[in-house]
Amino acid sequence: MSAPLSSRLLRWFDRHGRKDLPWQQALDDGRRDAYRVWLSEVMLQQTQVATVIGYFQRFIDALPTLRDLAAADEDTVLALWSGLGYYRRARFLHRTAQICVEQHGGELPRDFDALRALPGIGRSTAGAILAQAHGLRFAILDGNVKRVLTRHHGIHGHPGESAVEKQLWLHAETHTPTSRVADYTQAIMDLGATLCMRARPRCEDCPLAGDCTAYRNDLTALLPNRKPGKSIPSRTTLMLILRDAHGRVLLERRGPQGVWSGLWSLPEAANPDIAWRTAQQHAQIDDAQMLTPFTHVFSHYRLNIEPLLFDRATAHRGIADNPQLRWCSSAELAALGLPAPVRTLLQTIV
DNA sequence: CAGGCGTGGTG
DNA sequence: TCACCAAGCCT
Repeated sequence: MSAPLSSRLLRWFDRHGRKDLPWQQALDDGRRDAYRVWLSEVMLQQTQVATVIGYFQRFIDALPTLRDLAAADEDTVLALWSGLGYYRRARFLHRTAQICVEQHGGELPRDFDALRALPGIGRSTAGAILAQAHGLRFAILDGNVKRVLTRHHGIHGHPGESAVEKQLWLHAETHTPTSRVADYTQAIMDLGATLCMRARPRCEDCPLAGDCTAYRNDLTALLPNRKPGKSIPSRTTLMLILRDAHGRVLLERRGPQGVWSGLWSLPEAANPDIAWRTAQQHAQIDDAQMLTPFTHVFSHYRLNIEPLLFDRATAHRGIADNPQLRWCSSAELAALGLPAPVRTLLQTIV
């Protein structure tokens, strides 16, 4: 009979785990700043470590405490998030910080249910915060853990299925030890990220290979089962670049629903007629130039973007009255949250 | 509960 | 080039 999974994992973690990630920095009492843990956990939702590190550093430099975040304006928060994607995370983060200031004395609650009730904090993120920051025994179940446990226990059916997920949570709870919970939580994620990867897992180096169902039955390539693929639709939009004589560009803030919610983007139109009409509402224009179209892919559809440049536009008076519209110099763009392809597009036309 | 919600890397 | 993937949560 081999040692418990958690013991083997922790022994492996002591030698090979990642202990110098920017959000792992310990406080004087050996624990971690819950604000940093929370921020990192939210950034890491559906996002890999390598992508997050730079964003995390910049965010912490700009807003070092939860109270700083709560007091910041939304543009600042979205600018710091710009390029990370899933922007609802940033808006929830901001709102949660404000709730913590108003209702929890400026700190994240240490109670699981209270934590979970906050916007953007689900079961796994709540568990991660309590385990990592306070050493409390709560399980997590992110993509890494799902992959490790699916293989270890030989669980078929894709992990999105509720029955499978239920089973995985049960295993996750069972394996979570009563001591060194923070390290264990980090260890199982590290194992998933560095050894038990989706493609070509390094089973020969894995401390859990001895009783891994997938390894023993040569099923690592099949587990976890893939989601049945679905083809995604295509959409097309015209993006209007109105540029004045000073090189400033007209931006429009997107609404609270849908993709890129709350971000500053370009005015859009479904066809050239509407594009012209829209452009004329905002400025006096003479000609339009079609720029090279390109495609931006989301998780659920692909967007064909056809940029239309209205150069030497002259803004109508009164535009400044609309808070959802603004003419921006290229320098000002840095302080705003822009969708990644829009930022790229605007940089290419300088 | 299925689908909305980003982006960059990879084979 | 393109389909798939990577530390989920909300409605």
